[in-house]
Amino acid sequence: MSRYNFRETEPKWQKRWDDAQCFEVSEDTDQPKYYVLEMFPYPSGRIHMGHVRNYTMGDVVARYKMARGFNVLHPMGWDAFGLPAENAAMERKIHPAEWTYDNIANMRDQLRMLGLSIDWSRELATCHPGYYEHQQRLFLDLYERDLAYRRESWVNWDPADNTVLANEQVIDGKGWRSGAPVEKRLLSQWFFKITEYAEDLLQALEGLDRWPDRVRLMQQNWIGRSEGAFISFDLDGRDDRLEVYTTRPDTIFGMSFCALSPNHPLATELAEDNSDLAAFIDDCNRMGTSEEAIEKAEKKGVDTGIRVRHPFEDRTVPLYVANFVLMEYGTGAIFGCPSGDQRDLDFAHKYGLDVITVVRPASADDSFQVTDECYATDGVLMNSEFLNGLDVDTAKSQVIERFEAAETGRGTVQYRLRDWGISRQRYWGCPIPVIHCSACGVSPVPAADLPVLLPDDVEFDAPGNPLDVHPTWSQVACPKCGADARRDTDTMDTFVDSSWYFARFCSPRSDVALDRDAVDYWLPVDQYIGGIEHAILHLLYSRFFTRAIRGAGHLDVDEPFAGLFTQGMVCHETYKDDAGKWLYPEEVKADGDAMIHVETGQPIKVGRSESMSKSKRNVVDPEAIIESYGADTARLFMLSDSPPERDLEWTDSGVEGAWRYINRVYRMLEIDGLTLPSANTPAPGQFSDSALDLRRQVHKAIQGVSDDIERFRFNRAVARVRELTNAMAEFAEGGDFSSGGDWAYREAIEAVARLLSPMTPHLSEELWARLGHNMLLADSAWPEWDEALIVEDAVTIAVQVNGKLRGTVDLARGIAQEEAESAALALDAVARAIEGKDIRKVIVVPNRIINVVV
RNA sequence: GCGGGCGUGGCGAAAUCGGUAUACGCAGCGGACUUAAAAUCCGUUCUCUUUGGAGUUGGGGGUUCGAGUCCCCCCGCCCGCACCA
Repeated sequence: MSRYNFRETEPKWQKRWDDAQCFEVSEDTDQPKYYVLEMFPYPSGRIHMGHVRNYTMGDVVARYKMARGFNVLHPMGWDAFGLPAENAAMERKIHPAEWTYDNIANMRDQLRMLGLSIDWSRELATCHPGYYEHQQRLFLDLYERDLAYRRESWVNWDPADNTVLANEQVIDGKGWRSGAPVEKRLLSQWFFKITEYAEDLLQALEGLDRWPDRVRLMQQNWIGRSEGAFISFDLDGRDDRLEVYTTRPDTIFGMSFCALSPNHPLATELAEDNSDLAAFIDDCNRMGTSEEAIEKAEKKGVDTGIRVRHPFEDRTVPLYVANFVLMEYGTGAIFGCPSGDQRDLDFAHKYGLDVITVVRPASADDSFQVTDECYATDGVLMNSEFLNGLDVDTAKSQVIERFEAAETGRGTVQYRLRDWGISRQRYWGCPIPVIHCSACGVSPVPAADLPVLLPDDVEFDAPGNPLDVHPTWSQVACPKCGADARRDTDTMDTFVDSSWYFARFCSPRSDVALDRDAVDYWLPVDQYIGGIEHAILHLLYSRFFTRAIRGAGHLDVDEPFAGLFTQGMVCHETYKDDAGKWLYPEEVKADGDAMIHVETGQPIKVGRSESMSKSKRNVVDPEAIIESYGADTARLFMLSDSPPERDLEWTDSGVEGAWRYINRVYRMLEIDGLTLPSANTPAPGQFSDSALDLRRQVHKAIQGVSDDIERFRFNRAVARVRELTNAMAEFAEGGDFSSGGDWAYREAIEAVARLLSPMTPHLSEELWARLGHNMLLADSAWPEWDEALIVEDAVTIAVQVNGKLRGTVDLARGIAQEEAESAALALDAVARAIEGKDIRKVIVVPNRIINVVV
């Protein structure tokens, strides 16, 4: 019995595809285009199972679309800038560039082993000057159009390492590396004006109908549009005014206090000669920013002693500094209406403030009173003078009119979305191409002087940004006055790199950032595939960046990604020994029902299946799997066990099942004493019943698998092919290869090879060749199905009595209702069930079901 | 707290429009081949049962001739966001 030799077969076909340049494409207006893209990887050094799943799915779509006659662009590149390279430089004394390019070479080899249909001639790495040069030009385009600007902004500063930390690098208020307490520092930083597009980014979500609803909703919440009003209040005994933001200006008559954020400038000012207040503000700032701390924090405040004038009534309310008011949202100050907001109500109860009910449910009358629970929904205004009797929406617009007339407030739309800070005080990123001159201020680096290259000779042992401490790199003449000036030593956030790579793939070697003919042909990406973890930032930034560079004429699409699919994670059981130490899967083995340690024999605790991660050691190395089972097995398993959007549980037995199946398919060619008709033999005129039956299953499978792949139901597609091969095995068992049987069997094997080709391309190509084809399967068209063959003459119809199944009848398709009815009533089981009862009605759904109602 | 999703055999999962629930696989059990094992192949597996059937898609109710699928209530799990005024 022969065994499929993947070690020989897989590299053989990979080389053939390469030699024939099967996957290299160019713009061809005679063919419909299709752009498939998977989120490009960070070159960590080794691929993981998540990559295998991601790229396998993309490959299925790419190979399928190619076979359906599309000109398919399917590129690959490297998200190659970022912090890990600098950490490696510090820890292992290896230059970030060397580390990165070594990792890329390694991962490219691993990806190639998977047999992906990638146009490698378009490969790019964001750390390559040929890429980041253009990014610098795009930055300057944004700068010219006021979409890039500089302002001061707070950062997490690690005083030991002299470096800025990202939020996730701050652990319990301390730097993740140094352990030093993190300080807040005000630094001048570059921002992209994403807020300029807030409304457009929100509105356009509606048109992204091939995106998951979940992702659209997450982006919608992130943008966080709210309609409200700015209101400014007089302060007793002070000349300045207090400006607040509210979404409920209609509840102004329920106001019983105002509150400032602890970081509000007025709070800071007042704290100078109020030690209680200063202590409270310190307290608030010291309170952890962890979710838990915030959630558990009680609503607290300190009365400033200042009184705020009500705009319409002759009364004043106290002004507090309160821990639940955020400086970053609105104006950093609020007015409190305890009856309309639960936080305000809790606060009022704590400090004995009035609770004036100003909105009642439409069904209640004016005796309605808020006590322990606020009333924040729609209703009718009360206790509110000129607003009494109005509904909430009308009251809002009328009160805003009053404020606007009095010039004490105005209606406004606010967004939670904030501008995108892109400055990073690091070495391994795209240098920001501007020059600072003490006389002339900020100037862009002149186009002729681009790119601003990263220096190679950098020190990683000294604290701080290597570009900043480099002895000469930042020294440059001011392009305006020629005096000694200084380069910006910040580099860009790596999210900038990934905000346009999909467009660069259209013309990766062009000497302009984007070749208009190429991007006009290929964009948008028809199918983008990646993890849900990028649902907000990467996807939103890319949508913004597309709009921003469209304004500069670099491309002309509204949205970068027409279709988006978010795949589930790859999970594995977790193992711990008695000491609580995590163990790798290869360190444990089954012993009866229990698990034990391979070496020590100690019992092992099996934990729940979780997303594969190095820290929990529940990882399986793709390369090891490919070495022992081949790429096709890994690919097939990835696709067959779970729906692609759901998490996949990696199991050894599942992989072995996939491996068994691949061998089974491979052996289907070998039937004792049978020589199949040669390739392209015309169909015989007559088929036996069993041969016709097999052909029907073949064509049903072609139809079903095509539909499944279009709809991302890869697991169902695999199941369908397995059903077909089961039918073939049964047919071969019967041995009826006469009367067209041999031809039908050959047709079936060809169908299996072609239907599996997007999933197991090497196996399919091998079968295809062994079937006597000279043309590569990778260059061949997808099979057509014959509707006429699929329709069965006879159908099995279920017969129910009062909705309960009593039997089935085999009838001719499209038989008259009366005939179907009498056939159903003739069944013994039906007769028994209706014995002694009256038939009230018989429902006949043609070709499907008959229900007798008694 | 708000928003979203999910719940089907021992396990991963199918079930297109409301029309034969459990396809396909994993694991198990029995068998064939073998000196033996591996590999492979065949059979079998929702539960109860008086062998007539009866029950079963987290639980309860409803709509319908008919509900895994639609509606209401409840339970459980997962994900996202969050003092957003």
